[in-house]
Amino acid sequence: MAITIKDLADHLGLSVSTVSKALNDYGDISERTKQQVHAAAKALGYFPDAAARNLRRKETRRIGVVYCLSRTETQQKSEFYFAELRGAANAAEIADYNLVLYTLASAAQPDRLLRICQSKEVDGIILMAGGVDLTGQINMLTQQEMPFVVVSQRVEDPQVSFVAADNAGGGRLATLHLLDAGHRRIAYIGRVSLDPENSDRLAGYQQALTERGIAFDERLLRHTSDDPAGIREAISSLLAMPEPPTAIFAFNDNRAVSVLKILQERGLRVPDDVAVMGFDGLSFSSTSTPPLSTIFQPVTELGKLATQALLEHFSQEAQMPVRKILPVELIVRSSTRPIG
Amino acid sequence: MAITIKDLADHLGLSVSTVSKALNDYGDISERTKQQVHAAAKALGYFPDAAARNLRRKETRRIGVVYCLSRTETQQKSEFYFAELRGAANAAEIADYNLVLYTLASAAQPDRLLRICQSKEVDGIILMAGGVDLTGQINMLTQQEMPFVVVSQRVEDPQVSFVAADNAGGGRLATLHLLDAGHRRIAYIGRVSLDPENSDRLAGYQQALTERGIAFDERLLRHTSDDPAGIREAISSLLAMPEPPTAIFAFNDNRAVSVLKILQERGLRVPDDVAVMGFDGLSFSSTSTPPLSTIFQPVTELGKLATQALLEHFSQEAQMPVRKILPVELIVRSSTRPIG
DNA sequence: TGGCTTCTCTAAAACGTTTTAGCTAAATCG
DNA sequence: CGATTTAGCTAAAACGTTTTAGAGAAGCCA
Repeated sequence: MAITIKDLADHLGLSVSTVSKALNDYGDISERTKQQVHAAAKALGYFPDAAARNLRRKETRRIGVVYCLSRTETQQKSEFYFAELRGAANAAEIADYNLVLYTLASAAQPDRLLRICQSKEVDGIILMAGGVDLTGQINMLTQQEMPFVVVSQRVEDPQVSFVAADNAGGGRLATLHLLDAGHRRIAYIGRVSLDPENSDRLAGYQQALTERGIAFDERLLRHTSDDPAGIREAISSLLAMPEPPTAIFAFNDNRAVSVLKILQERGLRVPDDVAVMGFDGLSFSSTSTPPLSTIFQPVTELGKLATQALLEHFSQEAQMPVRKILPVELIVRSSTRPIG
Repeated sequence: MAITIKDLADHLGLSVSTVSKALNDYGDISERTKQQVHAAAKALGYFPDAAARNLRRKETRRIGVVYCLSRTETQQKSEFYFAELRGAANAAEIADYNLVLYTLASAAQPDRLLRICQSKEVDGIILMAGGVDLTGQINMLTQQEMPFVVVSQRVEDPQVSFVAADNAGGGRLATLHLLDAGHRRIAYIGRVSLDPENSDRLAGYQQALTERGIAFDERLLRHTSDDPAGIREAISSLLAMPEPPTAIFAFNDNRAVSVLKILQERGLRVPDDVAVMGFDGLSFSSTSTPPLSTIFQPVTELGKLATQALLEHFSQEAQMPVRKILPVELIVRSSTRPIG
């Protein structure tokens, strides 16, 4: 059995309250006593009971990480989510917080989130977004006055805190890279839904075209599902065009790798016949054939900043929402090359 | 502010204890009252305070997931760890438990684990192993009488519960596959440390040789660090042998992909000049060039079974340790092929 | 009718902390 | 020297549950 503060007090011949205050460094207690108490606590291996402290202090020092992922997303983007998680966990550990995991697989459990709030399981929540609509969750959390931060998805509502990568900037960077390599007909293979991630990357694509004075051609856009079949169809139709694209900008690295594979099946060489760009900068993008040019998102940093944003919410009373957009980086590898 | 059980009791004109018992379905309380209480609880959105319940019940319904990863491991095997985590999380959710994350980055914090035990932050612990010695942690947890399960590492001590993949079987399977393809000189590129994972895979390799009556040649073994430099050196020395190997069995997919890249740099074709096998079956093994033949580990299943093992520990009093070894699968892709 | 169950409820203790209010003795002040 | 502050401690309440012990009424048996 673990030792309690009462045992410690008895052992020292002091009252429980004195011991508690000594451990929590109140001005009330003499230095001599404090030292004795700390020494005894260390010697006897005393650690305060978490539940009792939580109850009395009305804080848990726990942060809930709620994963809201679409099924397909979960599979291949593990590296992405795990990196976010590590970033969040490290930042939390430094501040002496713990992370509690909640997987809201189906949005079918609306009261799951309600219970988390009402039963005070955590002090705040990080919403990990993955190609899924969060308005329901956001409304719930706002109404429950539970501090929260959305990570890796920009949120319109100016009251809501979020930390996301610069998807628009990334889309622009990728497209500029292809344009500057001499491409004029660049296809974009994006998601079906126009969620913030997808629409921002597309917006960046369009902006780059405008900057370079190239006309935007809607026929070069494809909105497909995540699976290889969807991608395959998109590529078929693109290559069947009278003037097929010379470059393909895929929504993310997963799609880009599928694109590589499908192009190879068709006997097309990358980057000679068609250039390919990805997005995310996950590690497998460097081991594909050819290695993928892509846009790197600072994923671990996203997690870290999300935690820090939440901690800010805890510390201050009347705080502004934290709305951060992190810069991304162009990584040039062998799937793109200046046109000869 | 969240509503308390006292508010609920007052609202119903009942005592606090009656309401509590009604909610927890005691035989003590009439059906009529139970129904009224449940209805009111639902209507008012009452959920019991987690900390108070934890304190009184002396259980947290939380499971700690302690990551013990070597630095290099963390990077590329995210998919692996995230899959384990998902498996564990799903199983936990079904049993109404939550997962708390602890990253024991450096083993330098011995009292971190002690605090987790003594302050009763969780009911039990899942030790996620990643190429790191766990004896310190295992001793601590045993001594503290904290229920725990080691996942993805076999443990010698027969008192300790673990769930791991059949590394020996996998090593055997991989080697048999290469032998049956006609290879006679098969190199093994393993870890420097002879941890259970590494030594089991190596043992399987040796067993396969014995089964097929091929002499074991120690000169074909390499024990290297995880980084490309280490792998590069191993390959150099292997290819410099008078009779170089015709196949390479790498400890895991990450190493195997490095091997592929290095062989290609040297102008060697895979599988024609040298065959390559990986281990793990992570998704990037299917997108490398050529796609990697490998041994698939049921990672999500590992996490799931670890949780279930822990739950068994909770429910039974005098329980046997759970010691499970899960079967693995040979996946044949293009990096291996029968010798013409 | 009187004692004994049985049924349904309640009062109060308990879980292990933190924190408020207050007490005692020494120190300070005019 | 008496009044007032101050330093250092303690008692007890509080946090929101669960659970033990028991109370009162109704039903049953002889």
